[in-house]
Amino acid sequence: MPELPEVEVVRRGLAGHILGAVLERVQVVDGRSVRRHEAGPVDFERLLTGQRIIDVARRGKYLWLLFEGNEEFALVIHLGMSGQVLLKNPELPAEKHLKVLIDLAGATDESGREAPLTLRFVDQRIFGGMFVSPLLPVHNAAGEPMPGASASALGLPLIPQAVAHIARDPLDPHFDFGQFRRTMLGTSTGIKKLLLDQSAISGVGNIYADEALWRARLHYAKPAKSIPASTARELVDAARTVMRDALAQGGTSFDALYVNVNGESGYFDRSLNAYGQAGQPCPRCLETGRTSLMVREPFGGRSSYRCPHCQRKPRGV
DNA sequence: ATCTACACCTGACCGC
DNA sequence: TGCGGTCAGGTGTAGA
Repeated sequence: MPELPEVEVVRRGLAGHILGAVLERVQVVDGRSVRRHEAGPVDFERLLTGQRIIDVARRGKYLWLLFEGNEEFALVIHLGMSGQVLLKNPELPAEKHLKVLIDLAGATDESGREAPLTLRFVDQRIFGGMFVSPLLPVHNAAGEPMPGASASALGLPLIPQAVAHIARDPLDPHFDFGQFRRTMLGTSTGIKKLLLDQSAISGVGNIYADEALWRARLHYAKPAKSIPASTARELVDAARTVMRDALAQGGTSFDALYVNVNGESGYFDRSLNAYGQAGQPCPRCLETGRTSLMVREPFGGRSSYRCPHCQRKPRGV
């Protein structure tokens, strides 16, 4: 479940069921899914067993669990390309790609009643993972505490070390457009690459980058510094809007790989205008009576989709 | 500092 | 049926 809307669907699903629950038993089924936990699977299990969940936080595509009375560390989760976090009855059989199994005490089921539940990290490709990361106070460039991160009991905002390099995402109330704009002006790179750079703006992946660029009528290779401020604003607004709309529809899923904590798919794929639409007419051009067919082009080892008419290639690239 | 290339994986699909 | 190639919502790191 890769990009921001899909990760936020998971975050909300977890927050609705596991706040106050205790990690009774933690079992690493496949050590490769905790490879970013350098002290190893046994240490991972030992640190987490007995912790009580008090919050489920997210920045960009990173999720983390915070624990009661614990300002030392958080459990960080990244879904990578194929990760799922499922909440299931303990009786149900193990999934084919089950990687980490956590028994929860005090979680609540669909009807809001307390029920035994397992939290299951399932990951086909193992690009995602779970790991414990130390919590650090958040500072801005001036060394002042930043608002908006998880507040500790001492009032200091804290963030997992592993997430500290990730920029705020466009759905974050503290997202700083001015900072992103300065990054745009300070680089010679193309705009799509910058959109995918999680340290510049987070949560945007290949789908929502293409959707935002389509909405802002920008070619992926347009140099970021050549984009006028008003268009930059439209682009960020487009990214925010498309991700908010996708979230409202449960995210984008083309197959059973991208599901919420109950294993259900979202249906924003029906609303995509650009991503995966090669050979389809551009919906915007169609409104003006023009038929321009969307194209797929190689981009950084993957694919980019655009309308050849309203997202023209800039001169000299 | 800033770029690409590659590594990390499984599975679906296509042409032969 | 099988084999090799291609492709897939991502990120961290090692080299140039």
